[in-house]
Amino acid sequence: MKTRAPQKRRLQTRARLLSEAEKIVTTQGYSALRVEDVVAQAGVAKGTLFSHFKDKDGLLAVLIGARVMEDLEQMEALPTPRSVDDLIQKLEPCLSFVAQDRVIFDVLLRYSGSTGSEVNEVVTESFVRQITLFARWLGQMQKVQKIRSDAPAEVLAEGIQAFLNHVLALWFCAEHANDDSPAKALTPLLQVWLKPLD
Amino acid sequence: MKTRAPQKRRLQTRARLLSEAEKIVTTQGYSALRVEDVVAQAGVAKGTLFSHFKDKDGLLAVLIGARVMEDLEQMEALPTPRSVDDLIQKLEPCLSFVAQDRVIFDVLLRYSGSTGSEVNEVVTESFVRQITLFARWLGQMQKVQKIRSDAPAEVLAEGIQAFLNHVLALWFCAEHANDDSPAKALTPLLQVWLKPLD
DNA sequence: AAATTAAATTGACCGTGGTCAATATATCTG
DNA sequence: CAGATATATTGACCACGGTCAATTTAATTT
Repeated sequence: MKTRAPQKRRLQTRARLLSEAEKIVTTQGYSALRVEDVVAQAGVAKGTLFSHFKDKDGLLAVLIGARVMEDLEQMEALPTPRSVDDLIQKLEPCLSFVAQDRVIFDVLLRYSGSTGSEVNEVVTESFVRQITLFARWLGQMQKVQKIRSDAPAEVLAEGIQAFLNHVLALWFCAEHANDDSPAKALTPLLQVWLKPLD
Repeated sequence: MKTRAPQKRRLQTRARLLSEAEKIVTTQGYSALRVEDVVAQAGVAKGTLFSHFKDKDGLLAVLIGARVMEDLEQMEALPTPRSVDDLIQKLEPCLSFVAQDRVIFDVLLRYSGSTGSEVNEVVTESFVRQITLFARWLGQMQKVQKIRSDAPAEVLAEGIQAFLNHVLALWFCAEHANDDSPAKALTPLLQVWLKPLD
C-alpha cells in the first residue's frame, strides 16, 4: 500500500480550516458552527473539509479536544485534592466548559470510549489523559485515607467520568432551570462513591 | 386562553402516524426511520407529523418510551434482587434493548432528565418509574444487608442510571468490538457502588 | 521536458429534517 | 343556516450535512 506523506499545501489547508472554525466557535459558540461558513471563510470547497475530517463532528472533536487539553494542563499542575469537595472544585472548570453547550457534550460522549488504540484524535488522547490524571489523584488520596481503598483507583476514576456525564445529561435536560450548576448535583454522588469505609 | 379538546380526526391521524412508524421500526430498526416514509405510509403531509410531534426525536421518544414501559412492567413483576449480580441480570433486558441501536440511547439520554414536571411524554414517565423501581429494590436490599446502607436508596438508584448510561456510551464508542456486552462492564462498577460497608 | 502516477481540491448534486403561509375542515354563535 | 372562529392539514420551500466523479496541482519516472 502506497501512502506518501501529506504535502504542505494540505497541511496549510487543514490549518486554515481549523483556524477559521475556531474563529467562528469563539465568536458564535460551538452550536452555531456551519460547515458552509467554515469553508467559505477558509476559501475552499465543501468537499475539501470532508476530506480532512470524517464529518462535522470530527472537526468539532479536534477543536474541543484541544480545548479540553488546555483544561487538563491546568489541572495537572494542581496539587492532589485534599478532599472530595476539593476534588469537585478542581473538576469545575472542565465541567462548566462542557455545560456551556450541548454539542460539546454530544461530541465528547461520542468519542469518550475510544481507548486510544489507533485513532489519532485529540479527543481520544484527552480522554486517556483525563482518566490517568483522575487515577493518579485518587491513588494518592487513597494513600492518605481520604477516600475508600477497597477498589482500584482506575475503577474509581471511571466512576467519576460516569458521574460527570450523568450530571451533565441532567443539566441539559433541565434546560438550566432546576439546578444552579452541574457541580452541585455532583457532590452527593461523589461523596457516596468515594466515601471511606470507616 | 382558549383551548378546545382535540377533535377525533386529529387523534386518528396521530394514531396512524404512530402505528406506521412502529411498523417501520420493527421491520427496519429505529435508525432506519425516515420522516418521509412515515407520512407517506400514513397518507398525510409532512407538516402534519411536525404538528403532532416536536421533531423526529419526539416521535421516536413516544415509541421508545412505550417500549421501555413494557420492560419495566416485566421488571416490576420480578422479586427484589438477591444480590448485585442478580440485580444486573434483571437489568439486562433493558440494557440490551438500548444497546441495540444508538438512536435509542441518544433519545433516552436527551429526555432522561425531565423530572416529570409537566411534559406529558411517555419517556419522562418511564424515567420516574424506573428510578422509583430501583429505589424500591435498593431500599429492600438495604434492609437485608445486601448492600450499603450509608446512603439513601434514591441516591444509589441515581447512580445506577449513571452507570447504565456510562457502559452504554462505552459500548457505542467501541463499535461492539471490545467488550462482549454492556452488562459485563457494569459488574465491577456496581459491585463497588453498592458494596456493603460491613 | 514530456509522460505517468498520485494527492488534493472542486462544486454540482442529493437526502433528510424541519418551517410556515395558505387552505380545508370542523365547531360555535346569533 | 350563514357567517365567524378555532383547529387540522397541506406541500412547496429552505437549511444544512455529506457524496463523488471530474479536474487541477504536485511529485516521480523515463
